[in-house]
Amino acid sequence: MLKGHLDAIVLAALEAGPAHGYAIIETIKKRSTNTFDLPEGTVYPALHRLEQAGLLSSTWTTPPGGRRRRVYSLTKAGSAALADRRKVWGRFSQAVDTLLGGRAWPA
Amino acid sequence: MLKGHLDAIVLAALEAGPAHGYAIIETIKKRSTNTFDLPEGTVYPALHRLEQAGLLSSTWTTPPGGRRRRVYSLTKAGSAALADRRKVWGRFSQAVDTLLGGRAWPA
DNA sequence: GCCTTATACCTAGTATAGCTAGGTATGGAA
DNA sequence: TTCCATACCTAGCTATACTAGGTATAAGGC
Repeated sequence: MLKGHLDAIVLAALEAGPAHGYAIIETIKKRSTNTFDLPEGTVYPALHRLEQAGLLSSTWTTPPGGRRRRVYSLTKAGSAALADRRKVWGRFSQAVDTLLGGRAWPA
Repeated sequence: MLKGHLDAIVLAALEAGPAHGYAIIETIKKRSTNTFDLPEGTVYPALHRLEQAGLLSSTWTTPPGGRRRRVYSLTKAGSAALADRRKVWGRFSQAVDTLLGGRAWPA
């Protein structure tokens, strides 16, 4: 389980530039050194959801001698959402770090 | 949403010693400086689930002139599970940090 | 004495996120 | 020509956390 931070990860994957679904999955896998090997059934619906929400836009492209791809890009709202998600992640992870702490909490 | 890390947090809250549900909620709230103000409907079922799973054990106590409380303690399996969860969290948060990175990824 | 607040527990039902497991189809390699 | 990698899709399941309700006692204000 990606625990609610999937959207942030997908949005971040598109920050460097437009990409299609399959490539996004590969990138996330590579960049996380296999920690996030996301099934397609996780990512594709997420992309649809994010597009529905206006955070992404997509266009079908067919590279010469290749299969058709749906290429997604961040919208303005998407960039803003990403910035927000980053803040949320920061606060969240900081809090969990504190709670899990290195050792037992002082009384 | 606590996104799947609730168990780790609750287990960690009991690492310093036994406590009852209400106190656990307060402790988590305080230690996270209000980031995690967990509703009872989240924590109590989690405690039951963890006890069911053998990670916690509980006993009813009635302090003199007080309400009855159900006090939970970590079992051995619970300590082991906590250690495991910490590792999972470490890998998870590290990967998300990398993916969200400070700036756009290099090509 | 009465009311509110804090303490302390509980659970039925709901929302939804992410995954499983299936399907379709093409291009290139063996 | 068979298989794998690429590339997309979705129906349905499950588990998680939350909402929203309920019960009950102790302490403090008025």
